[in-house]
Amino acid sequence: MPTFKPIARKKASEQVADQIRRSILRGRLAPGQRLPSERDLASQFEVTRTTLREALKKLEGLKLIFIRHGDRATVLDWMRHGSLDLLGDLISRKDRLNVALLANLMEARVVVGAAVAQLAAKRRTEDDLLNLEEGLVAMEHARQDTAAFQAAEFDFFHALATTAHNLVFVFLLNSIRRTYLANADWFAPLVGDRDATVDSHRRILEAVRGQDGEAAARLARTFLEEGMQRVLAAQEERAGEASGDGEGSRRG
Amino acid sequence: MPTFKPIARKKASEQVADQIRRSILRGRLAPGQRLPSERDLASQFEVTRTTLREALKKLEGLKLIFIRHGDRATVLDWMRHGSLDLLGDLISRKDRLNVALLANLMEARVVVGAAVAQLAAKRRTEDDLLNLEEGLVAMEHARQDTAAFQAAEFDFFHALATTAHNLVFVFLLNSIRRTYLANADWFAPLVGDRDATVDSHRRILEAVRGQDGEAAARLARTFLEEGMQRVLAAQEERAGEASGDGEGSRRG
DNA sequence: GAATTCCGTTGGTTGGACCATCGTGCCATC
DNA sequence: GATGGCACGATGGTCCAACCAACGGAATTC
Repeated sequence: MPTFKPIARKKASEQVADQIRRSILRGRLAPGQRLPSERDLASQFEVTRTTLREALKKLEGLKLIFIRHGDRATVLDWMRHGSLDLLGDLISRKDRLNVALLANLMEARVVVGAAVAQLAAKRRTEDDLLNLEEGLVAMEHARQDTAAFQAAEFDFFHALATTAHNLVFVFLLNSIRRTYLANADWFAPLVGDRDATVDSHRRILEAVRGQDGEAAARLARTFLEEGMQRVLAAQEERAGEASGDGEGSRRG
Repeated sequence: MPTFKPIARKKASEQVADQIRRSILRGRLAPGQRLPSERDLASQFEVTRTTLREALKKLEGLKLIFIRHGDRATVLDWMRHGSLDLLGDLISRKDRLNVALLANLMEARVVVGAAVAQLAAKRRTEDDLLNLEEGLVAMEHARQDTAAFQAAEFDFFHALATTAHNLVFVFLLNSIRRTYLANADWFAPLVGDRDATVDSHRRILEAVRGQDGEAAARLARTFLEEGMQRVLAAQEERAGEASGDGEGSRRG
C-alpha cells in the first residue's frame, strides 16, 4: 500500500494570494510598484472582490503589500519588511529545495538553540524542569516514528525557550517549527541517531538543572552544529544523484 | 510648535480583531475553545459577516485561531503557535509597558546581533561592505533626530544580517524592528551617546571588512549588552517616578 | 452492529450596492 | 502668486442577501 498524501483543497482566496505572492517573491512585481485596483484584479482572477480582498489581506499580513484606504496597494520590499512566514514559501519551490535556506534555518537553530539553553539554565524554575523532563519522555515515546520524533526533538528546544522566559525566542521557534516540520524529510539527518539525540538532550537538561549555562549552551551548540553538518552533507549527496525523481522513494 | 501625532483611524475589522485578540492573549478565550459561528459573532459585534471574516482572517494570520471549512474557529495556544507579530500587542497595554518583554527583545537583539556580525565577517562581499558603509553614513546623517538615528542604527544590524546571507535572521530582524521602532522611546538609551554608537558600529564594520568574525561578534555583543543595561536601568528609574503622567514630556 | 444516507450547522463565494478616503484639478479669495 | 475651499473620479471599506461546499452527527438501511 503506497502512502497517499491528502489532496490540496485550496480556497480560491489562497490560490489568488499564492499567485501574487510568487510574483512578488520572484521580483516580477517590484517594491514600490502599485497593484491594479481590487476591481481590476478581481476580474483578472475571475473571482469576486470579496475573495480578492481576502487574498490581499493575507499578503498584507505577510508584509508583502501595503494597503491604504483610497489608494491602490503597494508592493513592499520583502527583504526589508517580510515576515518569517515567508520561509515556507521560499524554501521549497515545487519539488526543488532551496538549499541555502535550509542551511540558513539550521544556522538559526544553532544560534537560538545555544542561546535559549544558556538562558534556560540561568532562569529555570522547578516547573520548567518538570516540563523539560516531559519533553524528554515524549522524545523517548516517539523513538519509532521519524516525524513524531523530529517534532518532539524540536519541542524540547521550544521548551528550553519557554524556560528561558523569552517570548521573542518562543515566537521565533514557533515560526521556524512550521517550516521545519513542513520539510521534515530534509532535516531528518539531524536526529539520525535517536538514542544519541535523547542522550544529548538529557545532558542538556542536566546542565540546565545544575544551572550551568555554559555547559548547556555548549552541549546544545555541539548537537545542533553536528546535526547541521549531517543535514547539509546528506543534501550534497542527493544533489549528486540523478534528478527528475518526482515522487519516488526519497528515504533509504 | 508642538509635535502632533496622526490620529488613529481604525477599520471596523481591525477593531473586531483587536477585541478577540485581547481576549485570547489575556486567556479569557482558552486554547482549544471554539468561537461562536461567524454569523453569531457578526451580530454580536454588529458588523457584517464580511467584516467579521476579515477580522478572523487576520487572527488566523497571527496563528491565534485555526479555521476550517464547515467547522467553527478554534483558539490556538499562542505560546505554541503564536507569531512574532504578537510582540507589538503584548509589549504595550495602553500606556503601560511590559518590561519583561522589553528585556526579552533586547536580549534577542544581543544574541542575533552578535551572530549576524560573526557570520557577516565570514561571508561579506564587496557589495556588502559598500552597503554597510552606506548604513554608517545614514547614521551620521541622522545624528540630530533621535527617532531617525534609532532607525538607522537598527538598519545597520539589518544590513549585517543581509551580509550574513541568512534570511531567517533578516526576517526576524524585520519583525523585531516593527516592535522596536513602535516603542522607540523606551529603547532610546541604547543609543544614548550617538557619537560613541557610530564609532562602535564603524569598528564592527572594520572587523567585518577584515573578516575577523570573533572581533565583530565581540564588538556587537558588547555594544548591545551595554545598551541593554542602559535601557533596563532607565526603565527602573521610570518605575520609581509617579505614574499617571499620560502625555507629558517623557524626554528630559 | 456497521455502513450508508440525509440534513442542519458552519465556513467559503458570489453579486451588487453604498460609504469613506485619497489625489487632483478647478475656482474663488486674498 | 499663494492659499484655502470645493467638486469629482478612482479606489479601498462595509453592507446585504443569497447560494455553494465541507463537516458532523442523527436517522436510515443492510
